[in-house]
Amino acid sequence: MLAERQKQILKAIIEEYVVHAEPVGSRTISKRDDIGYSAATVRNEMADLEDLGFVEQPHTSAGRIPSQMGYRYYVDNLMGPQRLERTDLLQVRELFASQMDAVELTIQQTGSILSRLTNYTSIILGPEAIHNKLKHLQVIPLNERSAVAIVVSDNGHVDQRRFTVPDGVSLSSIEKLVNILNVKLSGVPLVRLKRNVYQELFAELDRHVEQYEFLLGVIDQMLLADTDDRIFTSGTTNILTQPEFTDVTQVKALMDLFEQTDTVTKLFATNNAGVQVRIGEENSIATVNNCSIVTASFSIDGRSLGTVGVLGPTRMDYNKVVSLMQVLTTDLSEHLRQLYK
Amino acid sequence: MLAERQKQILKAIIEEYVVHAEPVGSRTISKRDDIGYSAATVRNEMADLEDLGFVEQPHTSAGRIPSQMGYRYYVDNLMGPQRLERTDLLQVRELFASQMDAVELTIQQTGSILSRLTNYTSIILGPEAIHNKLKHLQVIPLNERSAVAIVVSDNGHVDQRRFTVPDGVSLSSIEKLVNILNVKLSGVPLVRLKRNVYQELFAELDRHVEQYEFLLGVIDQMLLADTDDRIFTSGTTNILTQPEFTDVTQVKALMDLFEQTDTVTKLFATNNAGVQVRIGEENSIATVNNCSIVTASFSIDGRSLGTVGVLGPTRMDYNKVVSLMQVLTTDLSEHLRQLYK
DNA sequence: TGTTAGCACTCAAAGATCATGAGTGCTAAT
DNA sequence: ATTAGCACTCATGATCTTTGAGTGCTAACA
Repeated sequence: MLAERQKQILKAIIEEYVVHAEPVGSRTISKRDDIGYSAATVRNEMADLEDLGFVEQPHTSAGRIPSQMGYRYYVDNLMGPQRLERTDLLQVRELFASQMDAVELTIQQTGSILSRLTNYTSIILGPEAIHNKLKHLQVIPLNERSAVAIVVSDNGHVDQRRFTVPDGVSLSSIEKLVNILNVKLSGVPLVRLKRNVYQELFAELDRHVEQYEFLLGVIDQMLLADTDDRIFTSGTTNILTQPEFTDVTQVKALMDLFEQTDTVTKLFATNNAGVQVRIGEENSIATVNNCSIVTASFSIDGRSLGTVGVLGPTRMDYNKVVSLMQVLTTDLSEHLRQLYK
Repeated sequence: MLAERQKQILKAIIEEYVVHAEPVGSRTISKRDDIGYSAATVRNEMADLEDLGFVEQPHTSAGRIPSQMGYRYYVDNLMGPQRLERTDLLQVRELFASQMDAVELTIQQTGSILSRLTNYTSIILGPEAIHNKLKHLQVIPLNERSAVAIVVSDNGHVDQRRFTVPDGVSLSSIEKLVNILNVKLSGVPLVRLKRNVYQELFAELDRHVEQYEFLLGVIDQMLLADTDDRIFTSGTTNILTQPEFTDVTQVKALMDLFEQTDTVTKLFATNNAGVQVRIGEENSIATVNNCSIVTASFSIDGRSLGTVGVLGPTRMDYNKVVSLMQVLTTDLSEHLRQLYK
């Protein structure tokens, strides 16, 4: 347990370092309005804090910088429920006040505002198609040999895929198939589609329709490809303005990371309710060991829909990011609830 | 007009510099197999080439680097019709041999292979929706208040947009409207849609359907938003491996550039047939004044469909890029022709 | 006359040396 | 318990030196 004065000083160190990105010395701390002690006293406390592992010294004659443990303590115990700047809050409210119909658009703009207000990179994992149910299926022929299959799910998400009609399959038989599927499968979760067909409709389809497998194959591929569309990034270049990323090779590693969908999913996925902070090496992937990731999931009626995330340097304005995320996920959940209604 | 030996030496300088990215000295040139002159002779010629403006000297005791004018001369006169590496050609052929139905997918993969083979960044401006014609229009209601509008064009491109049904508009009237539009407007170029409605269908719609304007508005917005979807970038981080981009601020400027759709369009758009090379300051935008851009448009029956582009440092392997682009656009055009058939 | 060997000269880049000052740890006074 | 004072440390930036790749010029050569 830290003494009150130690807490004060640790808090001050972190807040200074977050702003200036340079080791902070005892004099700097001593001069702050919220600290009433001399530099010497602060120095003593700082030495203690270092022994305890909350701060580090890059070299003997430099100031202190927070350690990962220090940040962790700050996030868990010291961080006050700071108010958001009024202008920031206003922007968020304005965003959701403007009528946005498309789920995709809402999510994209949420990401955009998040990265703009924090100056970090934001990533949003959209709703998983897994939960969606079939609303409508449609096949539109383009010419004798090719057609477009369109799957609309109950949340308004639209998937499409062009395909070539194999020889020996007539357009009319496709039409018949689509009709049957629409009637029988409306409301069925997309992931169950194929199974349902084989379990319940096998006999009927076999009797009426020739070669229905290939169309099911097309639909199946659509749903598979869909997971890629779940990731929305914004403000990718923001990290480039952070002083800790002057090294181009590191930047490249990070940029490449963003393009690997599976890694991104692994990094940002969370099923916890509430805001979660992962600091430095608490992240499993080495590339982001000098980064912190703040995530929060948004949901409707307890059902998680996706995750909002911010990636920045370990020296992050946790206070601001966390409060912003709280507001944002609450508002986003509410907004989506209205849309899905 | 350059003397034969001068051409030889200029060519050698450029080819060395493209590989090693460092000023090349007379001895290096002299030791090449295709040069049979001593370093001293080469030095004399280099001095002449410098006077003529084809090469530059960073400082007195350094080797020479090609000037923009030098590159230009190389591209226009010196560059031989080099064969593509067999493995590269193989990859291209393989790409198009695999059955790809979706136009979007084809284009994306073309970009991906282009950036992989060149190690530069590739950008593709997809077919402009402008030319597309309406194939099918569909509105699928999700619940009492919202619905999805889907526009399928004759090339298989699908646009979608979710919208809220205003009060006082019934679903049945929307259905009626969609039916009329489908019958009357099939085959009409998308850009003409709205005009056609007002010119030809005004009377009929006015008689049968209440409040059709809002749906037309929805469709209009879809088509507007569509221009954004035309741009496919790939290998954005490739430029980070180039030694000329160690400066993070420059990298950021470039990255930000990629996100401005209008600038990208301006930079890469070309209606010329064939491969076009823009070197350094020949590009209108300052951010890319130390870059070169190679573009080529792909087309069907002379109608231009879009542009393939590569962005790299001025020190670019023009020979390789140009030959690759030639093959790629030819094959892509052919492939699309089969798809559109 | 065109080509090449030789040599003095130039200058960026990398290493070595030095001064500066921010910041510490310790001790002694308050 | 707190703080003023002081000697000590060490990264940073400035200045100087060395090194070597490369040039330009001149004179010799084919």
